[in-house]
Amino acid sequence: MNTSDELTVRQEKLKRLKELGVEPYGRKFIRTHPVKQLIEKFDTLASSENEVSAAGRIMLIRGHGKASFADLQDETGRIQIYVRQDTVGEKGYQIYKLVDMGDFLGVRGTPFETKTGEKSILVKELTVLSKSLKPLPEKWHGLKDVELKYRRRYLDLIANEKAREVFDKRMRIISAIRGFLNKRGYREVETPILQPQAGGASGDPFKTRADALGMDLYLRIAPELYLKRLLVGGWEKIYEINKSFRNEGISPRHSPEFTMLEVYAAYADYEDMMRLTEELVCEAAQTVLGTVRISYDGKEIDLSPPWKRITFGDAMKEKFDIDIEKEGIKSLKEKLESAGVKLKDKKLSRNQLIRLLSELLTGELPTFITDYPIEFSPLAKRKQDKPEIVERFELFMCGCELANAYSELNDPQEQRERFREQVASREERSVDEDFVTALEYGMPPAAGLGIGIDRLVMMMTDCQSIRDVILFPQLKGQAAREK
RNA sequence: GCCCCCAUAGCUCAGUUGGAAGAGCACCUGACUCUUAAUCAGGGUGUCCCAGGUUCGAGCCCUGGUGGGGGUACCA
Repeated sequence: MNTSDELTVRQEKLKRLKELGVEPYGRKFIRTHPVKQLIEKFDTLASSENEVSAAGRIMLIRGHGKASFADLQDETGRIQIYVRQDTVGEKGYQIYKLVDMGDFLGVRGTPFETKTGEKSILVKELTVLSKSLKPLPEKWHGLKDVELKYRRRYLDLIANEKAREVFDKRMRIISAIRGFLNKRGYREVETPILQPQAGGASGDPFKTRADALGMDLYLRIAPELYLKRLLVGGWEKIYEINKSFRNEGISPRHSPEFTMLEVYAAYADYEDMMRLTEELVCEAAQTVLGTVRISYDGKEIDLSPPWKRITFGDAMKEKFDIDIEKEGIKSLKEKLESAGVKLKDKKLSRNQLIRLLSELLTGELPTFITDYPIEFSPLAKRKQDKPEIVERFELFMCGCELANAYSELNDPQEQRERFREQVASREERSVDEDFVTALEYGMPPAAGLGIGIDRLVMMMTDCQSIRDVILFPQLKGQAAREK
């Protein structure tokens, strides 16, 4: 071997392993313990002098001539292995010397403690399980390049413990949410991702084509209208943890493909959903983080309920000194414009309001903003005493919209009218008649809640970008950096 | 869509006024049977993102592009 080109060197080592009669890509390997357990039960295992076996990826090698230390990492942790020529034999050591960082190795041996007290395995036999042909990221700076982290998440997971923790927490948060809802008698359902008509939210859908049906389909932007059909069908407490898709701008808070929780409860209203949200988020935090006091972006946030509630009207009064109930949304627009807010096409988008409101609420999180003007909420029920206001809330935390809920509109005639008003302003949309038909059979009064799971995970893992909590975020031109 | 920033070795990064491409880790050679980012001696392995341009000379300046990040717009 006279080259220092790492790829060539590793190919050469692969060849030499084969020449030694070693299959470099092994098979089933029986482990007595995952690494974490070996460490936990170490004293018992070491005193019984029983042999143990473990498997994992070699992360560090410290050679000493005819002996060597290495760190073996599996899903649960790392343990040091000690390989000596006089223990594994000359051929065994020859094989070991062809092992690189990144290779998967199975080892059998006895647990022992080194002079310095490190729990280790004295290897008696080693098995090459997979030869790695490419060098891993740098051993203590890890992988920093964000593009590589996203494109090759596996490298991020191998090299960065923080990444492993974030995704571990993500999965446990989702599992805690399921547990919370199942315990309360909610049933988990699945509704179509491919929909003939994308409804239940605003936002542009992705379009696709079903050849067998000879029709265009859309990837759902929300599961809402199908979940409500199930309320019509008689189920009273349902939820779906769903991927939804929006063909819109990508940002640290927006992914074209994102995970959402939608929950529906018959005979309930949006106030019930506020309590449910508080309980659900706190239980997830308590289960996964062991506390309801979280830290995000340098700020300490206490999630203990009850959370602050402020009506949209009061928030507007506070911020812009306008009584929206008396003066209406038109004069709100005028006031905002004169306050320097730019309105595109003279329209006030819900999004602009969200931003204005989240600015207003900085430092007072988490907060429910409640009772929105009907203009922004075509699927929500009016307040009994205020027909221009709907029973709706949105949850904000750290300037981020985390949840959205309302008492569901279940009057089919009003729903058809409100759809028509909406459709009038967006020519590409049409009224979902099939959904209105369902309402005509009768949907019980109900409340619905949507929670952005990715964003919730961001809050609980102190991540500033949604891409950091999605294993494989969408990126452009995937072939561009391939070699 | 628009605006700003970034791209140098496998990885993390430095690179002065436009004048011979660098460091640490990784890797290779040698030594070493209790190391912890092992150590010691030696070795630089490169499409400076791509394509043009300016210049005697470009990693550096200019134009266009690609990819990434941030902001903004859109997101009932």
